[in-house]
Amino acid sequence: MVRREGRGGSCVVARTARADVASSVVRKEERRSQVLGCARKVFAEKGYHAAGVADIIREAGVARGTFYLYFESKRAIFDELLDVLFQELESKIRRVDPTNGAEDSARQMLDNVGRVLDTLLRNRDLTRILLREAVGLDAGFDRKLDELYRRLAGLIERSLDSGQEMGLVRDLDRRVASLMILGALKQVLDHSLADPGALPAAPALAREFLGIILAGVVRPGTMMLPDEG
Amino acid sequence: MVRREGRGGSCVVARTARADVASSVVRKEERRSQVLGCARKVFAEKGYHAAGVADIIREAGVARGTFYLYFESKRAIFDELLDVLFQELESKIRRVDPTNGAEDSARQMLDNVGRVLDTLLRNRDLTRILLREAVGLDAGFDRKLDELYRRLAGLIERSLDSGQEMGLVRDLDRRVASLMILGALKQVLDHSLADPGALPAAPALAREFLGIILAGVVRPGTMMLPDEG
Amino acid sequence: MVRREGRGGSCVVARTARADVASSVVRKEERRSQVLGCARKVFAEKGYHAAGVADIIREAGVARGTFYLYFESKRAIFDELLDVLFQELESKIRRVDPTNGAEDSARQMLDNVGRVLDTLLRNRDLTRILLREAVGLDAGFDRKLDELYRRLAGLIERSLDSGQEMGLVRDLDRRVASLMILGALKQVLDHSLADPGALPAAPALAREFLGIILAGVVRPGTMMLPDEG
Amino acid sequence: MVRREGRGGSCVVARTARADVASSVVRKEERRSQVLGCARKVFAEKGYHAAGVADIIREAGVARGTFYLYFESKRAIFDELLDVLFQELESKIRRVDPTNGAEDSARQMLDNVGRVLDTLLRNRDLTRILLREAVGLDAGFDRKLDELYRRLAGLIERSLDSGQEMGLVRDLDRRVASLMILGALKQVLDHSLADPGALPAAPALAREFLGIILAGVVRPGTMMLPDEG
DNA sequence: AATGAATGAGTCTTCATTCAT
DNA sequence: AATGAATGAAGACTCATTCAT
Repeated sequence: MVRREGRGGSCVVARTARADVASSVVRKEERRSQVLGCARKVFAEKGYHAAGVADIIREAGVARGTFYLYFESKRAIFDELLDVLFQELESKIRRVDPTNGAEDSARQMLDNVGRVLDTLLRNRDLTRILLREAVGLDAGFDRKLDELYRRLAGLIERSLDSGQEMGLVRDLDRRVASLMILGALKQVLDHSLADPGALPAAPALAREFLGIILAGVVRPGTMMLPDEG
Repeated sequence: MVRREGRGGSCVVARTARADVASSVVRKEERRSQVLGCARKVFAEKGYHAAGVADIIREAGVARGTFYLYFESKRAIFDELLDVLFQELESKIRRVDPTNGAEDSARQMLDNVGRVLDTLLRNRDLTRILLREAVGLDAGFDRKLDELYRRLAGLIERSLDSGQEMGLVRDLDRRVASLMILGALKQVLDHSLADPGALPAAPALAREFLGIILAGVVRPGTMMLPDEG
Repeated sequence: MVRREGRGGSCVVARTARADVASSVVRKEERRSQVLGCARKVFAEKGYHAAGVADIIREAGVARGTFYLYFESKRAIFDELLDVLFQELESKIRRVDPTNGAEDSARQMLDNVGRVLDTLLRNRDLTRILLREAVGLDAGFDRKLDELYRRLAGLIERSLDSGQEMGLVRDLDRRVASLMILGALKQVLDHSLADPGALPAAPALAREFLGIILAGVVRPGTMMLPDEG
Repeated sequence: MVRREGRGGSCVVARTARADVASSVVRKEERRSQVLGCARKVFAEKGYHAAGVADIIREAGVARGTFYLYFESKRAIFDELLDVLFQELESKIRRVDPTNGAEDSARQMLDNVGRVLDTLLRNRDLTRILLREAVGLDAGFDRKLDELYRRLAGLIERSLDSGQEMGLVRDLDRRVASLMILGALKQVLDHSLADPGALPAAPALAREFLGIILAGVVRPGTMMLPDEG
């Protein structure tokens, strides 16, 4: 068998010749995550449906059978990939602790938003898969993605809750507000996928974003909603 | 000819007996839009990939050949469907005219948001296709959807521009703000797909939404972003 | 109904408004042969399989149903077309009457060959259908075509027979010779399809052709076949 | 895996049990040519259009996917098949070297004609595909076939050229003559497809054929073409 | 642990033919 | 006589998955 080097080197791992048992366990995990990494790249590039198992194994430089040695199915590897990406994303978020006052809270939020934006803007694969390729695949994946967004919105909502308790947050529907914040973030990121460079870089963008979330778009005192009815 | 009644009656049209030539033209258009309507339902239910031409024709109660009499391909009918949905959506939006003062502008915006929310909350097929099933299909569809969102964000951005000229809108990055508003709206709608009833009904939701967009989430004067670092 | 003028005018007949019964018979035949003529053109251009009934009716400017009013099927119209072409071809051939001596026989043959070449070189549709498009379609058509060539070869063979009786023709296998003559003719014609202008015009070509048939290619007395082994 | 024995045993290859890597390469080539061989048989029997991929894989006893593992499409396998057949045919032909005199040239020609006739009369699949099934399929295949016949006629023409230089061949249009010889050969072969046994066996047929080519059909001195006019 | 040839269910698309008007 | 919308059988091709080696 001739080893065809995958063109996209980043996913191909060197083949060592050692065969001792201890390392074989390690190697197994390595191989797994290598293939997973290749799948990530491939899914980001072509989308779930357009990407074939053939693409993944070509990228990884392994045989078809090997793929199924590590993953049950194409669906399973994508599922697992989502888990990894979810974790990668959620690891960037800290609960906001409002007990140290408004200024500190603002700083924490800015850090959060900045970190998330930075991560996602740097890592287009992750962003693309979360925002595009994993959307609308089927009921199962949809539920999973819904779950993620529910968790994220929940985090935001709880921050709003504490903020309200501290007297920082206005009286509003925190559920709606948290969804709006989440959606605003997603759209900003999504836009940068289609048109990279159209928006400011992460830190400035985070400030801008947070400023609008906190204070809205109108000059204070200039505009009010008409009375209900 | 035996007419096999499609089980999903909503898409099946009655056969009239008129034979004048003029009506044949009408009939052709009717049949076209009937099939298009069935496709809309099917795509919303199963998504682009999972939906087969077989599903559409079963739903419509027509033969395979009939489908291809009216549409070039599965892709083509989906493409056309998107056009229809885009129009349906954009027809609900009016440019905000700020020349009649702040209160009137707020009213116009509220109407816009209310109308859009109402339309989309009532019409789950439309919403689901736009927000889920048309996402991440391939480069062509992605571009098309991007285009839609670009137009919508553009509308919002221009409203912000005029608002700023009138002194109503703060000094902020209108591009970012418009994307955020669009994204906030999408997320609110998307949430209602997964969990209908979780959010207030259209009018109340529109007020809440717009209130947050306009004034942000914090109590005025309580919180400021830290100085840039 | 709007009459879409077929682009290729040659096949479209004018629509008169008279409706008297007597002429309707005439018109029916006219319509028939018009459609047949269009089919001839279409089959020559695209071949039997690539040509669709759609092509023929477009060319003829009639509706689908009308086609089936005059012809049982696509196969049937092609079948009938072959009959017409066979007749067209065979009408150009006269039995050679050898009783008036060698010179007259040669003249008759030259006339025959010249007439056939002239007809076929002028009428590329006919040639193309006979030599290419009708070949290898299925057992039925094959048999029909075989039959034609058998008849043509038979004509030649009988001419050789009489020629031999008159002492003009050498002692040879007339069956083989007649096939060879037929095949030689076909190939010359076929070549002119792919590369028109490559060969001399009909009269000169006929002389050349017949010269080679009659006298072979070698200078008399220079070459003999080795004894049988 | 259950091996469904194809009914037409001639195309089905045995499964060996060897597992060394080298043999896998061999096996792949074997399988390829096995399928190609079955396709040859099937195309000869049913013709290009009537033959389905289903027929080929049934004959070969492989699954649909296997077919597409080795060949891009039905068209592609036929195309490749033509290449093989062309080679098979052309390999039987040697340039005639006229430098050793008339007798030797005649012997060479006789050998050529004999070999070609023998090959093609023995191998009805080859003959049928070349003369019937590959004819008039579409522009691409037509060009390919034209190319073959152009090459063959070219070979004959060059032989006539040398023959003429040696003073053996009469003054005639060698282009026309070469086409005639080629066509004569094709017709003789084609006739044997429809009516096997109607003609003498290869060696005798070759003598007869060549005799007529060389010396024509009339007794020397008995018949002349009339003067031009 | 790895390989890659083989599988076959599934899907789109075409087009000759029919028949209600 | 004419129309053309509707039909549906037929056929090419894909690709996730399996399993013998």
